[in-house]
Formats: sequence, structure tokens, C-alpha cells
Amino acid sequence: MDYSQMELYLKAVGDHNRMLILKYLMKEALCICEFTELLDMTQPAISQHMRKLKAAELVMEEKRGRWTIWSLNTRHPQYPILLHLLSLLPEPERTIESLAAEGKRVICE
Amino acid sequence: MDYSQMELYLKAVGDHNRMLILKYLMKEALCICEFTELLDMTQPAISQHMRKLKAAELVMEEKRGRWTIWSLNTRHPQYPILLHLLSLLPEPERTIESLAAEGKRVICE
DNA sequence: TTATTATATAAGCAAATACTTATCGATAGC
DNA sequence: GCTATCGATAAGTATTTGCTTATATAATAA
Repeated sequence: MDYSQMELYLKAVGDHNRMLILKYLMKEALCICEFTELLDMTQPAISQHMRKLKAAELVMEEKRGRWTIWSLNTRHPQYPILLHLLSLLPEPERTIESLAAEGKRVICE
Repeated sequence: MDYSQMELYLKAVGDHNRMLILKYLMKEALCICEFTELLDMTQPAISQHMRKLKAAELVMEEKRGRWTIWSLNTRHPQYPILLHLLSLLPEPERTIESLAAEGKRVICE
């Protein structure tokens, strides 16, 4: 891995909101609309974060109908390091379940 | 480690020039004036990078006369991860030895 | 077809970042 | 004391970043 790739990689991970996104993706694949609820951000903001994560090859996207399902790229050479770094972070307070309790569950299919 | 600390940590490491600085520090403790030659940067630029690295507790400084000797903080809880990340990067082309060959060795004492 | 939904993209903006030059403080040597 | 050197800090600047709102694209539903 050269210095530019490493910089891309560390900058992709090194953002509060993207760490949250990656934390959520450790548990399950999710679509953009679910992230907008989980992070309380606009849809374009989430899309742009996913673009950054994808540029660093940290995530994969799968188009399913209208939805784009995002998941961690487990084949990334540094995937084990990513898991380790994420394991150092606390679980996000908001979850899909807690959103469901508020009646905000996004069904996505 | 909370999200803010992790962000500070990853942003400190996630810069091309700071990765070079850390790479050099893996081999030996160095002073600011040596880095200015190794990275071909101005002295204030190096000082500012060291300040960022220190804020993330990645490096330690020791005042010795006029010089400040910088070294890796081997006591940092995530020091092993840092070493692993740095090990993925190629050795810098310029070295203290190659500078010596150009007659640019900074003696520092 | 037309409307709705999920996402991507474009353009604009404020804040952060990585430099620069200029200057200040502290130490060492004369 | 005076001067030179190492380093920190301040101020200025161009670029990057992370958002915003507005709009475009594509798939589903009516």
C-alpha cells in the first residue's frame, strides 16, 4: 500500500459520521434511507459519505430495485484492521430497533 | 476510545507527510531540523505537524539544549496498531544516510 | 402514462487543513 | 553583554472537507 492509498483509507475512516456508518455496517447491510434516520442527516450527505467510503474500497453497494444496499467490503486487505479499530469504539446509541420503537422503521422492501 | 479521540488519532496519522515523519521515527528519534531536510519542508511546517502528532499523543518531545528530540510514544494504547499500519508503507527514499552523502547531515549537537 | 420513491449529482458555502512568511523566545557560544 | 541557532507561534492564503439546497436519474406504483 502506498502513501496515497493509506491516506485515502485513513481519511475515509477518520470521520465521526463515517465511523458510525461503518459501525452499523458491522452488524448488517443497510440502505441510504436507513442511515438518514440513524445519523439524522440528509440523504445527499449520506450518499456523499458512501462515495468516500467506496473510493477507499471499504464498502460495497448492491442495487436492489430502487434501493442500494451497502455492506462492508470484507475482501479488503486491511479489513481485519478496520474491524479492530471499530471494535475500540462504543456502540451507537441509536439503533434500527430504537427507531422502530419510535415508529420510524424504514422498511426498504 | 471515543469517536472524537479516534478521529483525532486517524486524522493525525492520515496525512502523507506525517506518515513519513512517523516512519522515520520508527528508526530513530529526530529533531525538527532533521525533518526539514528529510521532507524538504520549512521548519514551521514541521513544527505544526509535530504539534498535531503530539495532540494525538503519538509522539513525545524531549528538550535537549536548543534542540527538541522527538520520538514515538511507545506507551500509547494503540501503538501496536500504529506500527502495523506503518509497516504497510514503503521505506522513504530519502534517509539520514542519503542526506549525509549530499553533505547535508544535520549534526544536532 | 403519471406520480412517487430512493438515490445520485451539482452548486454553493462555512469551517478545517496544510502550507507560507514574519516574528518571538530560549539556549549556546563568543 | 551580543549574536547565531533551534524551535514555537502568529497571521495570511489556497485547497479540501462536510455539509446544505436544488435538481436529475431510475425504478416502482397507480
